[in-house]
Amino acid sequence: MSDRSFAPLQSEAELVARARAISGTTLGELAHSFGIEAPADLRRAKGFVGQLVERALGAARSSRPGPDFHEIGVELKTLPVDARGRPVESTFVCTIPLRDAGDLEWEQSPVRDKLRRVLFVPVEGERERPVATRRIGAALLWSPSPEEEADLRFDWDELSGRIGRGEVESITGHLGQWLQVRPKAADSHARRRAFDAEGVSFPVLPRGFYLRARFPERLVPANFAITD
DNA sequence: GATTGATCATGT
DNA sequence: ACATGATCAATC
Repeated sequence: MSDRSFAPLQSEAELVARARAISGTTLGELAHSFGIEAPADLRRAKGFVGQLVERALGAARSSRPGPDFHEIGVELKTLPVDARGRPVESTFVCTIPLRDAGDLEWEQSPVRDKLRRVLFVPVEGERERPVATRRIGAALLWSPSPEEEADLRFDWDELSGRIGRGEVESITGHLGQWLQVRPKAADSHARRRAFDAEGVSFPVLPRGFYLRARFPERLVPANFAITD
């Protein structure tokens, strides 16, 4: 199997079929199908799982802007889960447009755009489990329900409002019930420009929006349990 | 044990 | 330099 074996996607059904085809397999088996080895741990390969599943499903190359499956407008998210199918980590959504987040309504927000249509692929993610033996579970192709969207919107309004008022540095990971703001940078010394309350630009640590682990957990209870 | 803040690799 | 893919590890 190679990433060149995939024709352009013409439907969501095709994507779901591809996801079904790899459910139940281990990351080691998947890696081997590409002639590579799974790393012993992810300390120096944090993107390994996501990039491997991208290849296995025929997604566009990583690091390109836009949805992973641009032909059909679907974003791919691998979801590390424990033995009961509960997410063990938050999910990165997007970097924060620090200069204009405060001017954007929810309808125009990058959070809403990223989460319009998502394929969640659960993967065993407990640290003590060797990467190569971790199994892939049953994927969920999801769009936010009106209630889910309202919840996300509430957090967006609060968090983007603070950014718009020049208070980005007052935001901690404690804020937001479903969405949160956390650093997204090479290290704690990285800086990007933001605007303060008077509209004067100043340097701050880059941050991103993340879905708290409890958000995907609420999407179809027990959906992400890996039982194969 | 759960959560927040810090960090790592790769490609454009 | 910045966006992609996230998980690690210190702290609560």
